[in-house]
Amino acid sequence: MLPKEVTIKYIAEKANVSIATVSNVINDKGRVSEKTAERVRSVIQQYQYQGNLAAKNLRTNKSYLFGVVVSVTQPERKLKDNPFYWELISGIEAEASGYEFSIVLKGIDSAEELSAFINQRNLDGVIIVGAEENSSFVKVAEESNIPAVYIDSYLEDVSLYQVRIDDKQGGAAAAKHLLQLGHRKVALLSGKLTYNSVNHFRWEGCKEELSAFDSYDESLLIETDTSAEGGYAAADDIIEKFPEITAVICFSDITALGLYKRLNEKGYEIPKDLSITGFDGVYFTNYMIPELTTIKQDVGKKGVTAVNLLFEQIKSNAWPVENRRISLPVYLVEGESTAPL
Amino acid sequence: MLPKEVTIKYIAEKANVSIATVSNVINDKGRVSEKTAERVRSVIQQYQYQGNLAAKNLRTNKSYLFGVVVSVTQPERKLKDNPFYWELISGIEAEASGYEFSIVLKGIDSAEELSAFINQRNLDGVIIVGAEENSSFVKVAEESNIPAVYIDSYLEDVSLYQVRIDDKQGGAAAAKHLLQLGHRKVALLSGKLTYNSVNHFRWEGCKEELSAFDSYDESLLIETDTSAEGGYAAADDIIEKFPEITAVICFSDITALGLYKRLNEKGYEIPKDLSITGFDGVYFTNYMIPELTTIKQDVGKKGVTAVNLLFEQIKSNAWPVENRRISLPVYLVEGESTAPL
DNA sequence: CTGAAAGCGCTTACAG
DNA sequence: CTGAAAGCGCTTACAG
Repeated sequence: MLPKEVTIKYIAEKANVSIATVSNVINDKGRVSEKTAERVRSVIQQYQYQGNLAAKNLRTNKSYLFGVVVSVTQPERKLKDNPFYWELISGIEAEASGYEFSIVLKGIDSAEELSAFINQRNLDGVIIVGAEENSSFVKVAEESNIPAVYIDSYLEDVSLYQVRIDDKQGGAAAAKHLLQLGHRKVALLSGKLTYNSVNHFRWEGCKEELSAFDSYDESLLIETDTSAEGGYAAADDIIEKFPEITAVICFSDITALGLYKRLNEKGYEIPKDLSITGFDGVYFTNYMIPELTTIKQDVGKKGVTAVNLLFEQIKSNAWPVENRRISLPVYLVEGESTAPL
Repeated sequence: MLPKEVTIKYIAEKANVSIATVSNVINDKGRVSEKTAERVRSVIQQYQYQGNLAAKNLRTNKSYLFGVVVSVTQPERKLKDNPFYWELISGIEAEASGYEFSIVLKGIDSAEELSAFINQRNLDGVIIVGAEENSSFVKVAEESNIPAVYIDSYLEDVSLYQVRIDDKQGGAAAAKHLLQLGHRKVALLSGKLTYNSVNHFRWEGCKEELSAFDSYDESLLIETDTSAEGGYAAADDIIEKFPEITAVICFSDITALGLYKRLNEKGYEIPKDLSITGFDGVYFTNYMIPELTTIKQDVGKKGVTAVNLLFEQIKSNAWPVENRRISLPVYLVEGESTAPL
């Protein structure tokens, strides 16, 4: 004869104590005699009491909820197909779960939506992926005054917590690798090249290295959608307009996937006719044929790190400014998609 | 001079009405004169009032939260790499968002965890992927007495809401296709073949069709992990132990991906040496080389449908039992990975 | 060591 | 049409 809901009041009655005492036992607070505590615990056990987080939230203003905000495709309003997101969320979810926090996944298109999301849900923190400088998302997150971590966002404000990788070095590593193999005509296949985006820094890294060999050519910089479709569509540009190209640096594995496909249709062989590098090192790169040479980052760790930075903010906002930007390492993983010229 | 939190009380003061009236305006309930309502609305607008869902939840017992439960790999406790999940969640998120519901994504390994998750969060509904008959997950969901929808679960209890595809027909379609092409020695590459799993039905479909041509051979049924690694690992079995095989039906695109890789390493050509089919039709199948012939399902729609079934339960539990199981269509998409023998 | 009481921000009968 | 009051399930001073 369990009641419909086992509440703290119910437990208190069964254990012959006040609800205050039950609360103290649950939260290990105040002084409670071991004898009483023991009794309360056994009643909790017996009735399988599970606290009501909404009530707790209302009282303490903590929701034990982190929001994860990703942008969505327009106009379909779908999450993007890039496995990068899934690996990221996998890391976030695993780390947050370990601390009894849950993850609310939200595709957002407008600042108002973000504001409502953060405030109505009383989120304890929010992780925002790929925010741009001066974006309304950043403003909203700052105004709402909750712990926030930006992933893959190059925001100048030093007070913001950010997790990223060394994109510039990654770009440089890819370029260096191809230069060493003798390539001098290298196309760069970038996603949208907005100011201070990850693409921007990957591009800078490439540019610096290529320039050192006098091999940087602005006309070989191609912007396309960061998707398999985008890589596929860009292939024709590359092979038709610039037949002199011998290598392509893709700023994302997913564009390399599309590029592979189109090149294959056109009868090109990789790496014989064209060397190709990717970026991210998502799981499928190991299964591409030929295996993709790529700039590997630990996407899951990015998520884990973001969660930890959220916890730092919850604990205190005194975390020194110098420690608020974390840059994770990247390294070249040599596959079979690059060859000496 | 906004207060730290704009509450209903604050709005009531500014609008010179009671909080009850504010509440009525917000929820379009009770009788409020248009004049008053207008005033209240403008104050809400002015102070950008955003309700507190925790308070609302406590009072109404509705959280506007749906849980999505996926199983995790052991022992790493990671979400699985299969893009199937991402596409599914994409559909769920988009549909739920349209109704102001948010999605809590949770990797779960134990029934206790699931129970705590559902009850503490006051979830309004839960979507469970791939539950097995008699699994403790199903018991927990039933006991907790909240709307639940099972995806890709063949549960016998007719009162349960389930969304799936016609797995048997899908398996049959793959087999039929290969038989038509003249194949008679066909291996089946399945994930774990537990009773009443999707794999089980895909297998049944294959078996029936193959048997009709006297071509079913139990020894050609191979179980492996549903992952690219699983497909990769199974390849050696297939080509070494059973050189007579001319085609492989993979019960998942992701295993086909791994299989492709290993076959390529071994010098096999697809479809010349071996015809291959996949299952699911996830985005990357269009980019496999050769393009994978696969049994396509609309994964996003599966998610959308599950959310709608959740809403049906919220509205009433009187939904006729016959309508509680929804089976979505599948169809063969012919790629380039299958050829006449 | 223990409990009575206030209060978090809402909604919902109910009275007027 | 409008508002005072109770109450959802907790936590937290505070008093004893």
